[in-house]
Amino acid sequence: MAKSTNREDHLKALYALGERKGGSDAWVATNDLAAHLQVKAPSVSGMVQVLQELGWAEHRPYHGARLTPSGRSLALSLVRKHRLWETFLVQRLGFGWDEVHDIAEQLEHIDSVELVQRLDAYLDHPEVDPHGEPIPNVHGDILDKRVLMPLSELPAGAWGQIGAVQDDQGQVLDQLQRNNLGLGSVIGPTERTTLPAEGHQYILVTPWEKADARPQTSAP
Amino acid sequence: MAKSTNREDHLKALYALGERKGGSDAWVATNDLAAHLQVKAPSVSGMVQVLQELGWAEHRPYHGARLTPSGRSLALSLVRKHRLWETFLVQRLGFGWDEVHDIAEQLEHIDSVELVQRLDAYLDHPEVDPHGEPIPNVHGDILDKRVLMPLSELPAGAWGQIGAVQDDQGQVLDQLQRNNLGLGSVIGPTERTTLPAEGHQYILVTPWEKADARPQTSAP
DNA sequence: TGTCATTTTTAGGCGCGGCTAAAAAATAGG
DNA sequence: CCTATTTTTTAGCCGCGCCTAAAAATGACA
Repeated sequence: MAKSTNREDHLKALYALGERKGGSDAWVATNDLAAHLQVKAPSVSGMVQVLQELGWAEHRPYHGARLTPSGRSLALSLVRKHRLWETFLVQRLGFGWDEVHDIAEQLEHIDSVELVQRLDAYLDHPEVDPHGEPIPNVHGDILDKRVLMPLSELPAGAWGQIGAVQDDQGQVLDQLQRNNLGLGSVIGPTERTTLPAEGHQYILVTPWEKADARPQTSAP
Repeated sequence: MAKSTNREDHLKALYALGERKGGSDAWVATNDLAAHLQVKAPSVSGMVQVLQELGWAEHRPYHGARLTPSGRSLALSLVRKHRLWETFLVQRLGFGWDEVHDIAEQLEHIDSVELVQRLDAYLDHPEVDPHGEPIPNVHGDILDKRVLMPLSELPAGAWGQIGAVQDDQGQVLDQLQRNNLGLGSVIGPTERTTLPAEGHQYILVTPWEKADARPQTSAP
């Protein structure tokens, strides 16, 4: 009993939702996993027990699940692969940043340590992917230390610079692109009202002092 | 009911063995498929019936199976993807030609028409892969018209130039590399005795007139 | 604190793709 | 031509990963 695409998908979801809830000790609800993975709750119940048997997750019945250190390490290697492939698809093959998620979702399951190493080198060891998300290194460490906040939490009237966009479906990415906005773009109250409010929580920004003379990075 | 990794593997095996037996109207034995796919015969029996229901193969019980035109087309698109990925792995990522088969075996199942198109363009529309095997174009046509013969059928004492090497396991490729031989290398009686005889049928050559002044292409 | 709604797990079923063992068809040899 | 061997298919089983329906635990609120 070892790795499988489905188990890997569950590990990744557990990692993603755990991070969203604030860290490695957060418990993730079965229902949330089910919603994220687009399956029914009983399927997750079964899979979480398997992950527990494999030593990759801890399961407290009726309470939730969270990754063990070895599970976390596996999840991070999946995130690493996903983001490296996204970088390849955009930087080398010329895909748009809103087109690569689903393909990378398939590519991340390719099993070859050597391949990942060579891909990383081929891309010059990128630190962030095309969506601004940090790429864990080979040890699973995230060196990117930027502190970003969701646009939805930026005070009204304030400005922010887009540092990353967390959007698996691509709608927010598409919306930004249509408005000529990308990583590094500076958003003010005007742009903010242009973008659908539902997307604001997925746009991560650094607060921006409007007075600054720093030039606005152009859209991709 | 549609594509799946296993069905694709069976299609590809059916194509490969059919070609080896001399063309699109050749019947392939269940046992041969089973041996090639490393599964037992009953598994193949079941899968071949599924392929028949999908309209991808024709099955005459106790006689064999062969691809339908639509099955052939699918198989060729898999071969295309496999060889494009191998080309990418060798030409861009610097893998050795004996290291790429297993990785390409995984990559060929990635489902994205756009990805294949872009990869093909990125590699400058290569006509052969790193093993000298022709890459079918997007319509499934093989434009490469070289006529090659197995080294094992080359008359004793004759010389031949290596045009392709059909070796999924990599042993023959490895053996060639150790002898500083590659695509384009010219082989004479001396080199032939150096290489293990079992591999001779997988090394495809064009007969070479020793008297010719044409220069020997160097090993990769 | 007891009841009720919500969440989660358990029970049981299904399709896929593999397996073994047994039956059936094809082939080879006397 | 008939029997023995080989090949292939059928029958029946198992694990994975999904599902629905029912049971169990939790938690909220009167």
